[in-house]
Amino acid sequence: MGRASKGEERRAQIILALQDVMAEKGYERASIKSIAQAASINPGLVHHYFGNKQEILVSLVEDLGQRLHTRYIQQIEESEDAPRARLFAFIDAYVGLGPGADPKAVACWVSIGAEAIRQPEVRETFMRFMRDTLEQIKLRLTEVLADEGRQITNIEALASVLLASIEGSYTLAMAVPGLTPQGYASPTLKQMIVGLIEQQPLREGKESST
Amino acid sequence: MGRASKGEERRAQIILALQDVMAEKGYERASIKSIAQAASINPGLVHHYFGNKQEILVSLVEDLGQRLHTRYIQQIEESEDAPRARLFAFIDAYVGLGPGADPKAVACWVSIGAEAIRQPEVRETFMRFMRDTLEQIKLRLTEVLADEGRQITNIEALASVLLASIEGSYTLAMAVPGLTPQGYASPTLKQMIVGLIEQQPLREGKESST
DNA sequence: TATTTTATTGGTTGACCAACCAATAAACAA
DNA sequence: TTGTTTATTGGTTGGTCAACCAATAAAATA
Repeated sequence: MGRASKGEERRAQIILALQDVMAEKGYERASIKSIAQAASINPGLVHHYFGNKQEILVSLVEDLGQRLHTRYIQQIEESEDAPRARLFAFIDAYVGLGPGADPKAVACWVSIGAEAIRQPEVRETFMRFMRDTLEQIKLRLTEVLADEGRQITNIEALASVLLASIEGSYTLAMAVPGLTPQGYASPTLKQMIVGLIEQQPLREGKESST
Repeated sequence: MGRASKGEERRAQIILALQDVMAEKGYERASIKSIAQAASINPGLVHHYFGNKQEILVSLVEDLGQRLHTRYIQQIEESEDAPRARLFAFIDAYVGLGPGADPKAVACWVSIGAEAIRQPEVRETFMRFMRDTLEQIKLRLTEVLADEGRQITNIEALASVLLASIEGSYTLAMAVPGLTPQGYASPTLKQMIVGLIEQQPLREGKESST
């Protein structure tokens, strides 16, 4: 690898600028001009680094997905070496508050979910991330069920409902702030997933380890 | 008196037209012209019935909220006269498939959630509906907990997580179709809420009725 | 009473506008 | 070469407007 080109810097700068403007005005209202302004560069320069506006959005989706994944890896590394702890680490990474939570990023993520409905290129990138995330949830869940001597069935549905809860908590947090209790999400989602786990039938000849 | 008022008809026609266009293109891309086209009326006429584009959107939010509420009332009336059945009726009304489910409406609802972040007038209407819905969930939950001899605590958090799950299931259904199992939402959400209920401590001197 | 006129109100139209947009490309600089 | 600026393109946007049309009920007439 050669030395970092200025190109990558600029690209990152533009992507972050889109995040800032989009958090405030949404995607369609985020004009190239306003993005350039937020990035403190000349409007014409934007099209030197991105073919069109949508490319910036797709890059932002990748960037936000990467950030979430990084938080997840960090939480896993910091967590106890136990299946439930790792499952909880996932939840903390995705809905936990604290210094890692970024309101602008969450606001963008909600808008991206809506844009993904209509724009195939955005949907593709968004979907890839969601698919990977769903796989991680299934992994963590399977691990817990195995450890606690429960049947590994219905994993797809259980994982889906957890993923949906996370996505929904973003929407609620941004669109109806104050309606839901402060900091409810992380502990209640954990409670929810525990409730689902404990409804899973025990395997034959096994007992729950808890 | 002048000529008979055709106003309400026309208004409803325009609101439905926004729903159709918005489901396909999103809010910002739904131009007055395209809305008028979908409603088979003259573009200039739109501003005779609505002061601006946002007013149409706010009316659509009210309309969609009303439709959901109506489904809920119907489900409640058709349900057994038991607390759990009524809670399940709520879930069926909000995420159940079948003839009542309207993909266009769901697509719009996801976009509205995103628009509500930025547009105060939209947020106000959206929030009023969400607040009412949350109250209904709390009502149904309290009823179940009382009936099953469990402590009535933590209701806000439990209700919030159910509401978030519903909202999130809309986003997943529209933005990443096929990623989650067909028809998982309704049964798994019921399973989820049962799991949460059964984690609530029993009241002193009482036993669960199930 | 029966019929016609008139005034009023609401419904509809298409042209119009200033503002804004994404994107292009050529000129310029390091 | 690579990065940056400037100027411009062709198009769309939400919203306004003056004018015209349709329906109604009350007033005037027969």
